Amino acid sequence: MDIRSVAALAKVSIATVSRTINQVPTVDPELAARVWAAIDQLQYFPNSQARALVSGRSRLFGLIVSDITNPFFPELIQGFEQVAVEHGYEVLIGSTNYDPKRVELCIRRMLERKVDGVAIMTFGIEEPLLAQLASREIPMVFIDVGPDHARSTVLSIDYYRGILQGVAHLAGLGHTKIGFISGPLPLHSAQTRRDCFLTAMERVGLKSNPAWMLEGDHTLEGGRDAMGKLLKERGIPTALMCSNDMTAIGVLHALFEVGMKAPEDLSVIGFDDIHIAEYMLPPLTTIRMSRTELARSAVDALVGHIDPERSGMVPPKVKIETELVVRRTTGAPAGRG
Amino acid sequence: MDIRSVAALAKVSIATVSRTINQVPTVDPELAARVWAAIDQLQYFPNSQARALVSGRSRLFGLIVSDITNPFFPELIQGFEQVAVEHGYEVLIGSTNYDPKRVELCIRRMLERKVDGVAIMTFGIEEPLLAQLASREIPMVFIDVGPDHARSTVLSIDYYRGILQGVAHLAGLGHTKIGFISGPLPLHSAQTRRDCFLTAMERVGLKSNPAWMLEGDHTLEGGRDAMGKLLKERGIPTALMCSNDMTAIGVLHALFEVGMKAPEDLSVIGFDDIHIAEYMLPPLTTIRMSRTELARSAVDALVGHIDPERSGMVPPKVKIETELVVRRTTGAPAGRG
DNA sequence: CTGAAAGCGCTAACAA
DNA sequence: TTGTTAGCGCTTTCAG
Repeated sequence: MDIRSVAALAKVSIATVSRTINQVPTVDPELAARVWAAIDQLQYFPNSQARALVSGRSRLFGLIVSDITNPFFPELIQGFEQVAVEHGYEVLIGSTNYDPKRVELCIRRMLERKVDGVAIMTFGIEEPLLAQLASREIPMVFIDVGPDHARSTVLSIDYYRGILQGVAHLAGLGHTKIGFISGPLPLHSAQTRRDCFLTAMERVGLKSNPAWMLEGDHTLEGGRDAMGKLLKERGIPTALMCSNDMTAIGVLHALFEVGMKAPEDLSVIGFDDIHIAEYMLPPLTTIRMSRTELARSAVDALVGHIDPERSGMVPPKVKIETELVVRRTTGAPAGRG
Repeated sequence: MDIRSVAALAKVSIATVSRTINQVPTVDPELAARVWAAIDQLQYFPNSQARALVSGRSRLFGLIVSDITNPFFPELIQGFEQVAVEHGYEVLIGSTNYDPKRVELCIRRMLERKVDGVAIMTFGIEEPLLAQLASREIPMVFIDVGPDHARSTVLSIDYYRGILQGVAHLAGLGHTKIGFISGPLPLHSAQTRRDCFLTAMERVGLKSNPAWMLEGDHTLEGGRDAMGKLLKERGIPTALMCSNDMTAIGVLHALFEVGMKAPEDLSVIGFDDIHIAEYMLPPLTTIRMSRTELARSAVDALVGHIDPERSGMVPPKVKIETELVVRRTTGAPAGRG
């Protein structure tokens, strides 16, 4: 069941069928009607493999994320897919589990599938990989940092704004002892968030304490373990900012296990504002980064690179804002001096 | 850069290159070596579109889930993808948001992409859709219920076992007033879980109360709202089972908002055992359904249908167990009569 | 064991 | 405006 059957039934050439399907305006309405009727009758739909092969366009986007298991990403994926489908694209997803080798593998797989563009929405990518990518001609979108290359755009996130708001909020509450649990430090964006925190601390006139600067890994376990370390070895600050919400939830859990809780014993701020953050007990104060905005910008950038005229100019950089959302895990410090 | 360049460089025909790549055993090792060298030198990789077109196999699986935003599904997807990749398949994901129209759309998109098989891992699918699917020749896997058709298998989940354990656990603790929040009732599996609950109640000799049988929608909001309804209008039981963990977490949140908590004021049991359940405050008692097992069975069934000889027999039905995991949201009922 | 050649289903010149 | 035809990059007969 192929284009030929349709042509035969509609008594036209296969070219006419092709044109009809592809909305070429010069098709006689009469013939077009016959073609559509035949298509309906045969329940025909085009073979996208063949289409892709001859046209050189797969209408497929790759979307690479760090960890599909971290709720931030599914929320991002959902937005990405929706916008992509609006533009007539399908989405191929790859999850890397923060493993640079898997990033490479994913990209490779996507190249083989001849994706028309790939969004590398993993926070922080290692430098050598970037170099490899730089030589590719397919459109790409990155977060925070990417190769400087005509067909790629980097979406840059204004971490500082939200983090400063967070630190200021804590300082306003009377906290002076504030710790920070970062993501995996080899990742660029984990470092950026950490640096923003340090800068923000200075800005509000507070001293940061290296003993309270921990490295996590953006997972629940990482947050729990980092908090455990603080509890056991280092003594705890009165407030803690976390590089993402999963880490913060892990912290809350570690606190619970030793009979402490937020905000009475420790104020906690997360990052991302995943949907479930609001449902934590107590609801998590966090810094929101809009994944719908991120998703839309990413797809827009990609389609912009593919047909620049149809979509207007693509700005080379896009700024994504972050913003503090105060809920119930932050409060005045206890009188522990 | 195509197979011809490789052939030219290796001084063989394109057929030999093709054979080498596809591990056809009759290729002279000498020539094969030359081919591999050429491939390396050119950094060649085959065009999967062309491959798919000619071979009629895309090496693509479709995976349809209800709601990618519910952490159960990303965990499932992760497992599915991993096993699929082990078998040399790529995965195309579709999320339907419980909308039957979108299920149809997803299937359509996947058919167009000529997937070699599709896993419809959405809990509960409506009957008319099933009928449509029944006529398809591509291998399919379903959960709980599916068309009876040679190239499809249904993975059937033993909800009853876990739910009975849950109800018995509650009864053992001294609960007699137990409510249930279901998923969207048009969905087959939501009804099944509800029925299992009712049967289990009878089994342990408890009466269920229709006022405490609510319909949720498997989201956080659904759980919160159902609990709100109970609180405002219906009076509350001493224990509540939920059709999934998201619902249970919503319940916990609703409790928190009115100053109550589990297990003191209400025992709560979820379903799924998503990873974050363990991190709730307090950690959620729930019924585990193994998504890795589910994922593996699904992929195995699919590859089994594709080349039956290579993978051994495929059992027509596969049973997935469920099991109670007791954590901290269940306890003895308060002395409220 | 290897190569030549015929398509897979479709799009896009080019001709009519 | 429509039809004819040459491929897209690959696999797979079929001869050699």
